[in-house]
Amino acid sequence: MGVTIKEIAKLAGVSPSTVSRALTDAHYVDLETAERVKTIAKQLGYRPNALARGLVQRKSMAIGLIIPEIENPFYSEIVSGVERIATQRGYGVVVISGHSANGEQEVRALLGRQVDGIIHAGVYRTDTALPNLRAEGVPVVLLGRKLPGFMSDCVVANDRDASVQLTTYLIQLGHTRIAYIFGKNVSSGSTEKLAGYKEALEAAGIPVHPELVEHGDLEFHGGHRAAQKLLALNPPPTAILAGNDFMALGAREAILEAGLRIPEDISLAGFDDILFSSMKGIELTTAAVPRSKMGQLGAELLIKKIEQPDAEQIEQIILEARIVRRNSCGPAR
Amino acid sequence: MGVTIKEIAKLAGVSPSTVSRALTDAHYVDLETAERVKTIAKQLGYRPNALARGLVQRKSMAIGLIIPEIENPFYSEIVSGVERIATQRGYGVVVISGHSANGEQEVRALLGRQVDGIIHAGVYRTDTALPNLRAEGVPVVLLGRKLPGFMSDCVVANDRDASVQLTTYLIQLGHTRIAYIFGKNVSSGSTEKLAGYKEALEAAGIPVHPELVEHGDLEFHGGHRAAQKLLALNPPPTAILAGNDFMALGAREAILEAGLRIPEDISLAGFDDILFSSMKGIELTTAAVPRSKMGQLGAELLIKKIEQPDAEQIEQIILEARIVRRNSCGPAR
DNA sequence: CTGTTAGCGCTTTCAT
DNA sequence: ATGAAAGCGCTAACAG
Repeated sequence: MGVTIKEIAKLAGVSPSTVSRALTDAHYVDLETAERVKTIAKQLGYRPNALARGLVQRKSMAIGLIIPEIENPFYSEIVSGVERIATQRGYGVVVISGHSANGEQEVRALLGRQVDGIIHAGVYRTDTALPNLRAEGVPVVLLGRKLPGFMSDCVVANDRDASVQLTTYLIQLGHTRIAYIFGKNVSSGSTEKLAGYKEALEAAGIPVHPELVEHGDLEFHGGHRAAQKLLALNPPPTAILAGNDFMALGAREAILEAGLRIPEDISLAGFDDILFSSMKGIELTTAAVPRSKMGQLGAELLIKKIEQPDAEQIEQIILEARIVRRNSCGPAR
Repeated sequence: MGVTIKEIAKLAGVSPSTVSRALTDAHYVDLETAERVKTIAKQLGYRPNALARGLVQRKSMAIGLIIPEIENPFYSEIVSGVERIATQRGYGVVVISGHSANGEQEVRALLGRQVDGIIHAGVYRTDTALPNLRAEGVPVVLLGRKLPGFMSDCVVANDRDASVQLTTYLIQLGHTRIAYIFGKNVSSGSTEKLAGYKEALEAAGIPVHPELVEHGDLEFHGGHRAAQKLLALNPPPTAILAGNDFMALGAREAILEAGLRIPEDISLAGFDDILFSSMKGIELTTAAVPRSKMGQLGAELLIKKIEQPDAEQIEQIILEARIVRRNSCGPAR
């Protein structure tokens, strides 16, 4: 077992309460005894028991982080950002990859662990857990998404605007038959991007063909499949915009497998700017979303909400995406 | 505040202990009262307080996971595997990306949170925390690495053998001037791979030129830099083996930037088989390490050690890597 | 089968 | 400035 405050108290010839005060330097303690206590604590290798402390203070100094899949660079960088800030501020991060239908399980698990707040970047069909969470008074920050009908603190990218920019760029290159690989209904980012795509098309007076919109499920293989379907169209699109780089990369595979060249035969663009999008031979045009930054801001916002529960106003931080033009887009044939 | 066991007890007309028993169904409880208690608990939305439970049981049902950088797909997939199994078994995962010099900080933070065990995939210059950990009696599983002079349960890939295979393959293709991009001294995997590289070379009667071994620090940019140096050699190598795919991909950039072709002018291989290594246009020959599997096995092993502290023997699980031949290696010119 | 008692390690009034 | 006492929510003997 670990060293307890009691043992230190005995050795220092003081009461446990004094040791507690000396170690947390909260209250008035004689400087000399405080020093003595600290020295003994260090000698003994004392480590405060976070469980005990959390129990009495009703504060675990832990935050929960819910994400759909950590293998996805988009999310792993978010985790990285969250983790950095949290650690820096003394909070632990309990990570849960969510796969339940509505997020209830994940939230319950986290709440059971008495986390002080939750950063929610999960994607669920119907998110029933969030409103309950609100009722419980647990601070929540939504990351990378908004939930329709649920006002909440959040950190999101300006997906719609990025989508408008990307689509407009494609139109300027002379494309009119532009396909869109949609992510998921449940992801607000996907919806926003689709809206941006349509908005840009309409602004240019180009009709929106439903057949040009395919589902890709945000995954590499989804993008692959979607592109295959799109290429089978008659006539096929001359440009494809995918809801994230993962799907774009999947689409890229399908395009190359079909013996087509990028961008000579078909233009391709995505969202996120993951590391591999910049690699030689890939060079995907995309919208760069500052993922790590999102995580950091999310953590900072959550901790602020935790430590200042009085502040009533909701904060929504919107990060602008930056369009990165590489070699995957060219003039329409 | 959440619902407590006391309130349930009052409503059910029984004592808190009975509630506790009914809910954890550990001991003999009248079936009828048990049902009544459970119903009330559900109605009230009772959620056991893990802090309180952990305090008395001296078991937090949480494990710590230390990794160098979660953005790296190698590690993020390990996290994924660990997380899956842990969640499945009722454990929470506290993730820490370690950046301290010796891992002390990370371990302290985790121990303070009373984790029941630690999965350690960190990479430190001098790892002073581990031996102390052993002394504390906290179960530890090393993941992807061994620590010299520290026998421990671990899950590792057979790096040396994979390296021998890869190097031998290159030799069979006619290469004799094979460069190696080394990872980090502190990573046992790196050392093992270097040893395998040398072993294969010597077995073929090819001298090992120190100038052909460069440090790449396990990072993309390190691989890039290392390859630049290697290409400046006179004569340059005809093949480059990198300690991981990240560095190999970095090297790939440098090679292409130098106007050379892969594999016509120079062959390239790596380790890990991350998703992007398989992509069209990249098609990197590599040794596939089952990362998610490693994480899963690591978690299973740790939980076993946690739940059966009596079992004294040390288990070392060694996973064979699978060589994946793609198009980045060709015959020597 | 169930209630009472005690206590996990720590913080926090309330006295002194 | 410090100690005594109480209690956070829960479980674990120990009686009964």
